[in-house]
Amino acid sequence: MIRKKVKLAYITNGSSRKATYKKRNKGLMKKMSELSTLCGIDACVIMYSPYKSQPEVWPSPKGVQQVLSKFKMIPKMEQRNNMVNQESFLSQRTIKVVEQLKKHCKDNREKEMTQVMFNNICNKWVIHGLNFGDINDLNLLLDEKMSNIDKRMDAFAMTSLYTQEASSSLSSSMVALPPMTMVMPKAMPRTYHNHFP
Amino acid sequence: MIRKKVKLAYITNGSSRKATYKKRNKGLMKKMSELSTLCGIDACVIMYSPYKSQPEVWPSPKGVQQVLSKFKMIPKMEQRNNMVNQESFLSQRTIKVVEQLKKHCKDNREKEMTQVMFNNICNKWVIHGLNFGDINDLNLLLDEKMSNIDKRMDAFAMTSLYTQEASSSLSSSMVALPPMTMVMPKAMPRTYHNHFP
DNA sequence: GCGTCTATATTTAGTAG
DNA sequence: TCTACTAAATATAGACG
Repeated sequence: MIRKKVKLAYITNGSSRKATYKKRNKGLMKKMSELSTLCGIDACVIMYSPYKSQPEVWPSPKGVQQVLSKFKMIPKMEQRNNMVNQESFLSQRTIKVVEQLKKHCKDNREKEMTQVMFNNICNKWVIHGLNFGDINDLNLLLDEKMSNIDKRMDAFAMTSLYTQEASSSLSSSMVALPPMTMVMPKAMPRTYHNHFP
Repeated sequence: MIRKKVKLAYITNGSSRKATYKKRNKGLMKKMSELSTLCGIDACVIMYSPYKSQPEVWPSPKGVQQVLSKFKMIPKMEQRNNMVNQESFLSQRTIKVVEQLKKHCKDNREKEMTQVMFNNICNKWVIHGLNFGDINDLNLLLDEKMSNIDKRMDAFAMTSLYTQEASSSLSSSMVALPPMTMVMPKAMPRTYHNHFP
């Protein structure tokens, strides 16, 4: 009955993993409320486990929505910027690259927006009026595209931070890329900045 | 040097509150990563404190976005439904009321959507093309409206669950309400279900 | 205000019922 | 599986520099 020191790795045994999850999840939620009451802070947790169909949240679905609405208002750009700064990753060399990246990212976003505008969802809006399902569809579509771009940006940022080759090829402002998976409307010119290796 | 047992209440002394916050925040984040690695759980935390301008997040801004994109896909209705069921709040009497509430909520949402469609934002989209700022504006507007509705629904749900009066007046399907704060387009008929006392 | 220390409070792994 | 238990491990309040 001598208790081992926890080995910090995935617990392969299913039942003890579940037991651990339940205990620690409970402990975590408790700590969360303690911190919240002791220091009066505004926070939320969302946890997906295979043991429940719905995510487990703290403090409540409504509370999560409130914190989330605050969080969503911060543009992604600022988040990225802040994250990068905080971790002190930017050398003098890479600052320029990141600036370019931002500019191209912004341009790409605007172009994406315009494209989405010309997709049939938009036509539906105009002709039949905006409904709930369509808003949802658009949201999902945008999220997907954004996350694609983010993935590509991150992949690129990693490369450019650690290899000379990528940085120098970026400075020529255009890098060959596999085509984006987006459906292109026929009428729209395609002038994305492709700078992800 | 005898350590007191923690009194679970807001710490009024500013500096010790900050100290506690820092310690406990650190502990929480640690517990979070432990749980995540031990049980392979997909989760995120967002914490707003007065000590940092940006929220402190776990596991990372990107990780949070990923969890959030999963979370957003669950319609609010389902969240509410699930929450209510889980907490076993529904008596036989209130089930009908909640069903009505859902239906009216759905109707109201559709009407809101249609209204937004007729606001000048929409005209701008059609005439000038969709841009980033407009998407943002629309998002914020929708969020605000949604959260208004949610607040009202919660206020109502509380009342109907605990007072007979509210339940019985709801069963007549219409309750007098202060007017909603939404700007109404002149051309749109206004037929919201107003059932929040 | 911040980092370090240490005695105590709290959490939890493993076990037993 | 779940609950209860308990000793080991961990977190942290308060003190100090």
